[in-house]
Amino acid sequence: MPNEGVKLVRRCDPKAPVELPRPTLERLPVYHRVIAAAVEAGEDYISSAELGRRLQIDEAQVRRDLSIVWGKGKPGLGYEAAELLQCLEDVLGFNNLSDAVLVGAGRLGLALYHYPGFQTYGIDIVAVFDSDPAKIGTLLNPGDKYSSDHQVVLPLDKLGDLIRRMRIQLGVVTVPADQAQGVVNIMVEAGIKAIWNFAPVTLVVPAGVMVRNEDLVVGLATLQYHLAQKMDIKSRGPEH
Amino acid sequence: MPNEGVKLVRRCDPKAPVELPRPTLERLPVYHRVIAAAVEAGEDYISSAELGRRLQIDEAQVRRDLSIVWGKGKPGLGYEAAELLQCLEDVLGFNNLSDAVLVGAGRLGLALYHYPGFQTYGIDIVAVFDSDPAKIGTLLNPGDKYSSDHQVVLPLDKLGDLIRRMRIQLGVVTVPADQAQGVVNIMVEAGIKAIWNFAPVTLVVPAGVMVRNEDLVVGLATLQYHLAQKMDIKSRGPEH
DNA sequence: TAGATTGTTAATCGATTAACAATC
DNA sequence: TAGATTGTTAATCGATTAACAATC
Repeated sequence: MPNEGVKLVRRCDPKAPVELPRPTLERLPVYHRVIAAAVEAGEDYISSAELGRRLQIDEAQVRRDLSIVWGKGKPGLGYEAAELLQCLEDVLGFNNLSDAVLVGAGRLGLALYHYPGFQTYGIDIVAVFDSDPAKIGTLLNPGDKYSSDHQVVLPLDKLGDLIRRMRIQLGVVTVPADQAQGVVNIMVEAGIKAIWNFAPVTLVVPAGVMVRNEDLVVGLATLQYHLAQKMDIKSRGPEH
Repeated sequence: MPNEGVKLVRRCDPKAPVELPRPTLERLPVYHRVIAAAVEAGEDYISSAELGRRLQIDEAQVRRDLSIVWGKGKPGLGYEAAELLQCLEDVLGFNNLSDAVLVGAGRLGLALYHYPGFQTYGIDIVAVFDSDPAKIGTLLNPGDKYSSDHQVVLPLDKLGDLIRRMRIQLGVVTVPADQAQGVVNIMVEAGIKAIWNFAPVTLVVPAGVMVRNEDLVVGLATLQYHLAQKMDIKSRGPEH
């Protein structure tokens, strides 16, 4: 059986750079979104100028980004939309579904758990944990009578075992700030390789474990700052 | 009454730069968090080295950032923690509470609405809207029998009026992507000046209105990319 | 005073933008 | 072929880091 365990066939041929610049990486899912819409709408080709227009990104930037990951645009035509979409999905890992655990069954955690789109992006939250006895055992899909899915919130002390047993690589952290590092220690010890952190703390993890912080206060603060600036300017009168 | 409408007294004396570099602005709330904890813990002074250590930020970076907004650190001692905290709160606008509206009473919207900390950061969500008749009229604090607060989800067609009446400047958007631009149009038309957008779309707004996108897929995609990279390296064997 | 840590200048690094020859 | 749009090189811009004189 020489075909078992063979390398995944890639339906497109992305370049595999040692390291993608972070700003470029963060724009790729945005390109993906627009190109998916274009393919859906039956557009065959899309140009860097058009992508830039729809996303408010400089068109040279778009070309540079896409040439890093793909570089198969057709001069005079643009990018073949379906192929480019496929390529972005390969690069971003949307095509191989990876299991994830989520810890913290509060409102935000459950909102993420129920987010319908995540499967599209290659992640499947297979278990939800909490340390609160009042939450443990709670049904995750209560209203859904016809669902065959009777998942419940699991106790935190089962977290490590499950990660190990299922060889889970991705952990979502939606616990309060003071509990986050403890949860992350368990995750890391059990072999987690990437952490999506919604707790407002700087987590300490060993090299090789990646943390992505989604600190909502940062976004809020930038908006507040701009509002305050505007008020300031106003209150100083029009001569400024 | 010459003292009415007088300029807000600032208990610290932040510099007021024309424009703060964006990366610096985004680090300020993070400094704020750590310094708040330090003040809480009774620390009088904190150094750039200590801040950098706790936040995994280069200490020269910390000094540069703080010198842009404040620049009153004491050589040999560090920064007076309580004063610096006050300064950051002034700069970030945490001290003047501004009203906000939230549109989209789904799980994410309600999670944000209930987030306990937002008042600390100067924002108060005074109303929640939705276009779904099943949600309109729903109590926002159902479990809370003793609350004097009987707020309900309001119909979307009251949005513009309320913004105008209360002169609200900040709008939170947690509706599905295909409804976001419509909601934003109403907001902008009614005078909103800053939008905190959780819908995965590029919004079109006039100059002078600021949009902050919190596109969760971006974070997810960067994690997926790194996991995929690691797998790739592994599957290519140790000689790579 | 001696030791520590700041604010700032200069050097480095990396990302964005402009321009254009190559090419569909 | 003529027109359009790519990928890439060079120029610009801005942010990070290193180093150190000033100073608490």
